[in-house]
Amino acid sequence: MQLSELEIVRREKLAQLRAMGINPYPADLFPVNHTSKQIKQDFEEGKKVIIAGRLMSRRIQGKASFAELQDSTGRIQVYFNRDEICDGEDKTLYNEVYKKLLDIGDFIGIEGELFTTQVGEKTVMVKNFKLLSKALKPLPQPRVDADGKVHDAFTDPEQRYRQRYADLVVNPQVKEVFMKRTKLFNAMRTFFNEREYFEVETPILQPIAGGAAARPFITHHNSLDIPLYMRIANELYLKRLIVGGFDGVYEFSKNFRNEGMDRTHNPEFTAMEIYVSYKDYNWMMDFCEQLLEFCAMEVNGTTEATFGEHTINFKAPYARVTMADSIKHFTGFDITGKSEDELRAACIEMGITVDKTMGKGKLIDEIFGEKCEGNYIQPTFITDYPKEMSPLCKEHRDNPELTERFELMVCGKEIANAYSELNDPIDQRERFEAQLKLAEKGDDEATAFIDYDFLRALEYGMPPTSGMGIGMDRLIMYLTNNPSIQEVLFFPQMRPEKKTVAMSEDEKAVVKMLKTSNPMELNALKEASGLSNKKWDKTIKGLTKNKIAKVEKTEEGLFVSVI
RNA sequence: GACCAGUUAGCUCAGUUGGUAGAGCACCUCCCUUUUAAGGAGGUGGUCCUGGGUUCGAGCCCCAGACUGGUCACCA
Repeated sequence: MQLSELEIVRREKLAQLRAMGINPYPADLFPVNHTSKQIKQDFEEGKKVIIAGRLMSRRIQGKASFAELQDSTGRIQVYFNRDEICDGEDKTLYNEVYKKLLDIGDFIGIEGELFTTQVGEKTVMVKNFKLLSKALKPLPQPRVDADGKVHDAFTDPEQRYRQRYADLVVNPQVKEVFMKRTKLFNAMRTFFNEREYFEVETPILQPIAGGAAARPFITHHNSLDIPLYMRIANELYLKRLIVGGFDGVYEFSKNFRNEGMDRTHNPEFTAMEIYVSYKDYNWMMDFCEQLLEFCAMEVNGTTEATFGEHTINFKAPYARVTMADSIKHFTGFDITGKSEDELRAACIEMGITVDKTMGKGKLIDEIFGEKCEGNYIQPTFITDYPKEMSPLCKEHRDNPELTERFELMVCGKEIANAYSELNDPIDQRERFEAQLKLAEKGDDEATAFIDYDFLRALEYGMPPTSGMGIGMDRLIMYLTNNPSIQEVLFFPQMRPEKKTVAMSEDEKAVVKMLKTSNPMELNALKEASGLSNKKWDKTIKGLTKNKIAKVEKTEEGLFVSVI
């Protein structure tokens, strides 16, 4: 492994510590009794505390030094004074261990007393300290100046996502996002559990990946010798549980879709789906707006959230607009009662690209997506979607061409999708078959499998049920003002890192030549290697740098030899 | 997939017509007892993303590629 100078220095310090009889990775418990936050909240002059954390900054001034210790709750200033730490003649603990052998990033434990400095900073006077874990790799070190400006910020997204551990250590605002993420999950659980809905778990490996239109990941089970799919949605399993007699079930579901990756799509993402029996989509709209208002309050302490240039307000109630009214409003075109041909003509007139595989539903969806969707900044329910594109949703009670479906739009994007669930098993079978036909026609969004077990479940009878899915990643993006999904996932999927080769092929070849004739005249070796000027330069520099070969100038000329 | 931008020290970034690779911070050495983005002095540190080309000479110019970010398209 190629080590930087900084890393070598730290390893040397590690060896010195061991030579002094200090274990840089002690096994025993450290009796922490305060956090930095508790110290600041319940500050009491002279109070004895035991704290632990990472050393994050140091200002050494001879026999005294101020440092900052960072724990899970924040940072606290600590004061090291040589004569406080070393009461006898031996000043090694301060002069050597603290000043020379500790580094930024090391974990230390501190016993000390609270005091306030002359400039008013709440500080721990160190009476004793112990190295708890030595850090061998230097952390990025952003610092904030007096004006609140950040210098040397660790901002490169790639580095931050690949090394999220380092990102979390040095960027407190990143940690804040993930704390809010967990608060959101907790808030939803609380909201559902208070209503006695039941949290469940359903299979992630499924013989048929149903419940949504998406390309699944496929894997293989060895004992059964069958393909298995990683779930793209959990809808069909949760509805089986409603058939089984639960009144309300919900699941936070990791879903997997083998599609493109960009700032709003990760191959795995989290959805929440909830199904409640004896309800319809009108009830679910009320439920949804109450839920989101509650969640926004729990996460941010306010129903308002800033997202880019927009301020959105999650306070219930939200506007409700049918898809037909929305299209009429933004395009002047009334889709009601129109044939497929009329819709296609309207699309062309609006400049929307269409093709033969598009059915009525798809055409309407295109118009909505192109002309309407982006306009809904404040939370808005769009209701009554075309039947063709909603194969799991109950036909509208007033219009057989529509379904009882809504999506909640925020900042022009969908964050929730809900139905009065289709529970007529015969209708459901026909819808699946229609999807199959669409898929055969070439619509790659249509579902090409029929889940017969799900149909069997419906045949036993499912009570009227309303269900809703919420994209958790997208919601937390809105609540934390992050335009990228990678910012709200601890470990977003990344391309594998390139492996660095220890010695290149050219270098190996040159070393091999040198071994047969050592030393060798430089120009002769260059000639023999057959490398271009640039490549030769690179190769010989690589070898000398890694101390594999050396170049010596003698009376007779330049010679290269293997070390 | 298309277009735009980027890739130089551990971090953040400069880099002249193509002529010995730079700064600040970090790190190392020394001085400094209540400081605070970063006190003073001196030093170390480089695969200039990769490969090829042009050239006496390439971080810089040309070609090809990799990776990353952004915008759009696609996808829910």
